[in-house]
Amino acid sequence: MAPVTPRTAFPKVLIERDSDSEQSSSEEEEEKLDEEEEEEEVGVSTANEKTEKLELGSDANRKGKAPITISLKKVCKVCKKPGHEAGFKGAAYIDCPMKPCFLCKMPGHTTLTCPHRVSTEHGVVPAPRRKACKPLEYVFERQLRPSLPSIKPKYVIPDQVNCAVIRYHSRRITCLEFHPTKNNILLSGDKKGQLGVWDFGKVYEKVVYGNIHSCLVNNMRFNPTNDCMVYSASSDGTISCTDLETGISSSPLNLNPDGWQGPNTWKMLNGMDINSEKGLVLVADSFGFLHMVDIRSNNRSGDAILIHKKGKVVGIHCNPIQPDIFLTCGNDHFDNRLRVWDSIFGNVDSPSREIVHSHDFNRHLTPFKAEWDPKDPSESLAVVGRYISENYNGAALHPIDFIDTSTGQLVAEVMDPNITTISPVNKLHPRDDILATGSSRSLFIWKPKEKSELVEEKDEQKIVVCGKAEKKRGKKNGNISDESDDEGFMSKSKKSKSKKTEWKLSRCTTKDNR
DNA sequence: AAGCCATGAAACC
DNA sequence: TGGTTTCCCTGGCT
Repeated sequence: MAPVTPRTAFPKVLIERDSDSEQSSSEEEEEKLDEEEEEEEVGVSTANEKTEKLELGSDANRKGKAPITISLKKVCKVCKKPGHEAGFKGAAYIDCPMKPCFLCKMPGHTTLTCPHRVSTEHGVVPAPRRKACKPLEYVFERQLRPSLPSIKPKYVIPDQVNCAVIRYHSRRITCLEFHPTKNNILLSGDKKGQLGVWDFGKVYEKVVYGNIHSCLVNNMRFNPTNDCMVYSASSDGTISCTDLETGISSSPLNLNPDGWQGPNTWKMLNGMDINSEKGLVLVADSFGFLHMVDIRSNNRSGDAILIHKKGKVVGIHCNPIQPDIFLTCGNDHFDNRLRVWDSIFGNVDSPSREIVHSHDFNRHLTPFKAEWDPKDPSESLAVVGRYISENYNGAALHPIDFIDTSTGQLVAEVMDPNITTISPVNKLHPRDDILATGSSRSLFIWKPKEKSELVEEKDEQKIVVCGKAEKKRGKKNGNISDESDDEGFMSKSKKSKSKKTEWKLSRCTTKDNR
């Protein structure tokens, strides 16, 4: 029981609360009084509201200070106003009506009634076409157009989780890449800079290389002439070239040779692709410069070229038919839109199609990556994770969307009751009807339902738990212990309202080849 | 079981 | 312009 100690200089304090809400204890009120920094809680009371006011610190009134009203009424956590509350009601999220729509950012409605939430077609802007007249367009018509198939293949959607490694990485997954020739090998990079190699055909065969990068692995590409070697671009400003059999890596490019000199000079690498004809790795940094690495010599090739005056380049993609033509993308700070630029015919200033889709950024999330289906040469099917959850049988799940970008239609949405986290990183297999998903620290392999059911009967242990990969920090010497998984393994059974998967126990190896 | 903290980038004022 | 705030997260901890 802390005694109330009224201060002579303190103004009169009024406490207001809902008349029907639970009474708070007197200690709570006293604690609030002791803290002078309760400005956030201060609200102005109006005469017709059902409030109860307590007068405290009455001698302060003589000083002529305005009374402070402390509101204990329930207020909206978003706008701090009473009368409504934003947040989850069961599995459905109720928006604050005072804010613009969370999805399309337009005022006048909330996410719940946003037209884009129901029909993704709504936001599609048709492509403006122009007559081909420039040399680049001439090249396109003559060399590329004949080899571009116009017929879309029939979409087969991998809609059932076939196998998974739970808590595989020690930090969230940031990028994925399938092996170019071995069908069952999936590479994954994480926020900590580690590189995972998983044989999802055997499920238990997996390894994590621990010292490839010092922070986020943003992109991976295989060496087109040697599929044991993989290039990775990282926010540590390096490209690493890693031998997957030995785990030994080299750094053909390091943009921060002098180490950390502050955020104004630290360069990060996001977009990366390979021009296989020229044997070049193309990568762009957070200041808008393009760098190249020669694959044969594994050395830097040429000088850096400024390609984005606005800075951070997020992606690079070489045209698969004519690799000398590549596209890049930067960050325009306009979220929740999927945009399609129609090769060189589109107006660079505006996308040819724009689809409103919920993939808001968040500090705990890997940025969402929309990916084309590599099996669709017409480049109309894209896969992208969804930020906003939906109520599926009482559970709030974040589905993974398949979108036909030529129409804007949602072709399919896949979800699993065991995946309760958002899935920002997704990759479709280059040959098979397989989807790989990176969600938080776990990896999932999706296959079409009919195929999965056949596999399921044969393969019982298809979900592997890699245990609690995060160990406590060393207390003796202050070292941060390596987050390998020698201890702390645990089996886990997740609650879910529908089908429950039985998690199996396994070990996960972390290799450190320092 | 509920709630706190860290994270760290963009929006807001 | 910079200092402050921040809506659908995540994981770990108390």
